[in-house]
Amino acid sequence: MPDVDVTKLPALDDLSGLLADRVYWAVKSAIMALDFPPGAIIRKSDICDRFGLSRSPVSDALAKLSTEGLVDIVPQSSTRVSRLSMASIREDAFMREAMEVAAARHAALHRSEETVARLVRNVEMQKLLVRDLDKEDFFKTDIAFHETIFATTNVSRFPATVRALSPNVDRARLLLIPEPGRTQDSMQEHIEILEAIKQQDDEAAQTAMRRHVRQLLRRLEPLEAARPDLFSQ
Amino acid sequence: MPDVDVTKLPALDDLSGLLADRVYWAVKSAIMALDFPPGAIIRKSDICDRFGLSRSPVSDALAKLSTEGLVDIVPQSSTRVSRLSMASIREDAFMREAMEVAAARHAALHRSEETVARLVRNVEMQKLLVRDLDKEDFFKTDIAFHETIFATTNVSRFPATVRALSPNVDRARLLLIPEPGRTQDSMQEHIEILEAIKQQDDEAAQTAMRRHVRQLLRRLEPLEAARPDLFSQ
DNA sequence: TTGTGTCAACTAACATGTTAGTAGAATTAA
DNA sequence: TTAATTCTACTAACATGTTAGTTGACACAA
Repeated sequence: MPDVDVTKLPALDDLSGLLADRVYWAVKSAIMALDFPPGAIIRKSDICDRFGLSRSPVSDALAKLSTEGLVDIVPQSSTRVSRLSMASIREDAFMREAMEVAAARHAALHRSEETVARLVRNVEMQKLLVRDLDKEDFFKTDIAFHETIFATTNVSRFPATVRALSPNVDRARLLLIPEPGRTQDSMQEHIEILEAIKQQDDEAAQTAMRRHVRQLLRRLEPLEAARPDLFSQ
Repeated sequence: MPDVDVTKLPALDDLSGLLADRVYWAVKSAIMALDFPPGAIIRKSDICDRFGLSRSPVSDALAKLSTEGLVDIVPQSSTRVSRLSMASIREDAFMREAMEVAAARHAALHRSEETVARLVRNVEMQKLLVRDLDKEDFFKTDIAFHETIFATTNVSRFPATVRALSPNVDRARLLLIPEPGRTQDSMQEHIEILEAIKQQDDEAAQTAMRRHVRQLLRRLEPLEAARPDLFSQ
């Protein structure tokens, strides 16, 4: 397994904050974008050279990534980007489902008129983007839809927590081949969630959200066979 | 606000593993047990002296605790044990509820005979401990009951994740004054959860679990008024 | 050919020196 | 007395030197 290509690291252009935090974000971005492929070896010294830094902030950044499960550190030996595994993806997906369903239930029970209006506008936008086949902006609008539902919980760290719970799902997602009609279907699922929230039907909101998030896992399942190089064993 | 008392740190008696990890567990134990009270200042040099170590492993340990929200590091200035806040406790409780309810649902839908047998045995034990007023062992058995339900999900990091999501709930819990009859009530709630799982009634399992975990938040609510010194603002 | 033991090279962990930013005391001006 | 300012002491962040553990190649024996 080759080393990572440190030239793919984004620059540390924002001048504020701790060096360690900036290195953390740069490396995390590269891992999440699969520019650092699962299984590749990360050499601290290469990253130090790339940014012109000493080992301290780089070590701090990698230690943090290690606690999130994105890199595996073998003591006194080596550091590598963690491989994917269908087991870890299923685990991630289960926990993400738990959180998304709880948020949908809460939204249905405690929604404000403003939340409904925001979700309606979001879905209108989705219709336009599906019509124009703009997959990139649809993806962003999709995320905004879910975050609007998260916001009803008043748990400020909910979006960050959901993301932190399922890094393997987000990495694997990038490997998916666009499926004809998937955006259309996805939008339809969003509409069902929205209708349930509108009608304050918490059971229907949970069911619709559960069906929606399970679509992603369904599409991820065949991935292990297609890209065995990125999976462990 | 005074400094923490480093003599309350447990010893690093287990000889295996990295120094940084052992310091992490020692400091975390002290924080979770409230031996390091919320708001107290942690001096790195004191911890270094206590264990006879350099700053590296101690810094690593505190950095990890910082990402979990158990200590607040002010850059170039100071490190202190994070204060509690009712807002953070409510946030923790919401996410814990999401996970516990999802696990209860899964247990009801996918339970094995062995799981049921294990839960039945656990509740029998609870009856004995309630009869004998053994609160300490009841607490342990309570945790085992929940972890048996978690285990049905086959998500190996589920217990650790639930704990990591709600450190403030676990800290605040230690401040609760024992409530007469609470163990008895708690056992009754466990029985309702067990019955729903036995009958594979996922809706009932969710409802029973939700009611159960909300009892804790209900008891935590008055705490801010009782111990304002441990809360922020 | 295969299994075992040795060794060299490399890595992360840990120790320690240095820098820079913060907070609060002391000082001064109003 | 009080508000603003300077200064000092202290802290975490960062740099660098040192230690110790792991890996994998290679030699050698079965």
